[in-house]
Amino acid sequence: MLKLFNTLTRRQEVFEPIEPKTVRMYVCGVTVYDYCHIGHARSALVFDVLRRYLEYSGYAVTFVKNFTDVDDKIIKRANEQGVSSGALATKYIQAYHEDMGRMGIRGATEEPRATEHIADIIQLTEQLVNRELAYVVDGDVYFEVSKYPEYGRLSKRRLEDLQAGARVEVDERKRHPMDFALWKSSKPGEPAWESPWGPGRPGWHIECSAMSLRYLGETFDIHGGGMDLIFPHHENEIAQSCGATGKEFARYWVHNGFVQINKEKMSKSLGNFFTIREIFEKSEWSWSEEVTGEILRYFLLSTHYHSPLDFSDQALKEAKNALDGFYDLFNRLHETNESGGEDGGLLQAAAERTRESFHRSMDDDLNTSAAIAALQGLRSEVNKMVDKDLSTSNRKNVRHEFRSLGNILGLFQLDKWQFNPSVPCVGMNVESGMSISSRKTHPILGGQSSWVPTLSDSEVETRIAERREAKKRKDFKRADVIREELKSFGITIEDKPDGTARWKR
RNA sequence: GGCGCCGUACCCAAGUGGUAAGGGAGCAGUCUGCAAAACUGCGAUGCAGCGGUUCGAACCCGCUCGGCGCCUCCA
Repeated sequence: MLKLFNTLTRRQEVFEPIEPKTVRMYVCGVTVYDYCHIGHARSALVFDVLRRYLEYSGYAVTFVKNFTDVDDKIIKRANEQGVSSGALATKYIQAYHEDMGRMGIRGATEEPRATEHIADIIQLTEQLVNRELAYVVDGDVYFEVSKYPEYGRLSKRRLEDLQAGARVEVDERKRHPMDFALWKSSKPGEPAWESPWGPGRPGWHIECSAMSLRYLGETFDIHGGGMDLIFPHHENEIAQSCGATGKEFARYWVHNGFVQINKEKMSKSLGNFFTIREIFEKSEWSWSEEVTGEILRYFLLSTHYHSPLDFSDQALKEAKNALDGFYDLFNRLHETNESGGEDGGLLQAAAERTRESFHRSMDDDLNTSAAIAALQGLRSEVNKMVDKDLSTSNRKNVRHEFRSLGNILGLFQLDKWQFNPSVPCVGMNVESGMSISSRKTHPILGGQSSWVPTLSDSEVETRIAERREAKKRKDFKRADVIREELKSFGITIEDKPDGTARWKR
């Protein structure tokens, strides 16, 4: 039984969908005028995991995530670059898909752009004007906040309080300072659409009301987004949607906490942000290691989604190390064991305990840290079993267990150790005959090239075979030289009792 | 001025009334030619501080200190 913290009631509530076995959810995506930063990644990831868990739990999920592709920032930047705002938006939507795809974040069922729904927006705005909840001034249309008695329900703010410390410049044409634009008349050179109030473009909040109505209906189950959207964005959405339909809007409001840098919110305005692609290129702790989507996921899920989360190299490194432990085990599980132990019962019991604990944690408002702890517990137990004696089929079974629970978090899906993501797509360096990967200085070969040589799988295998021969001859000196050489390419060897060795990048 | 969040070991982090999960790092040991991995052991009489409620509090209440967010675009 899933419980979610509902911002509307400020309480954890048992999740019950409107229609049995069906979930309709809407999540506010991004305004596409720049590359996404790690904060955007967290939000996208949280709802990706919520969606995965709902599906895993047997719900059919309709998941809508919008792109805001017309707004002041987009127009400004498009003008600076001399391109149309539509083209600029398209470029960053593509980048969004690349970045999120690399993090294993699945696409939504629908990913509408605001400009594809101008007709819906105009229709909804007209409805609000007709109901006298909105008024027209000089081609602008404003929502009249004081006509909607429940305004402030989500953010727990009262109109009087809002006025007191408001930093808003008061537009004299507005009837109340908190009235917000549904439709903005366009200035020359700005993108514009014909409307009953003259050429213009939609305000920010109305697109979400219009598009959720279009794809999910008047009332739907879950509405999500970052904490900072609670006010005014989501408050305004509620006012518009409930005002227009007279029906309940979204039933569960889920908001994720911020990613911070040194305890401060990461944001464009503070300039203290890292884009996702920047992080993927980061590799400060070691020349050979890059950040992968899985490391980023592990890091972001190691804290409950509602809490703030501090981003740092060290935190990323810790996530990497923790993940290493899992993949070390998976490597052991891939190996066969002819003796075949009799420990299936023990294993099943451990897996069962883990599953229960995992489900309990996820049901508790998506407590991913506790869920990961359950998986860590199984890792430790299985390692002990492998040490003792675990049959080949049991190894397969438990690897499957990790894969299936891990899939809810988007972890553990790789077949083999692959922490250096550029390895599978290496080119060849003609001079050295070695394949090349990441752009950093090799500790031995030096920095004459911006590309670091690495070894292909077969090159590694050859050296390992040679080392095995050396070990047979008790030529440990030679064996150590080979190991050192491989290490300089970022390859670590683990000798096994039978004389063979497993290796990893 | 209004609304709200956070403070748990060296680091990250769960736990919201019954006596401190988990991970990372560290140290010691077992195994090993040596490493690596794995395993075993060690690690907060303590949950920012002070008071209160209670048989019992990290968890509830009050105050204080420290950090932060929203009220303007923001995931």
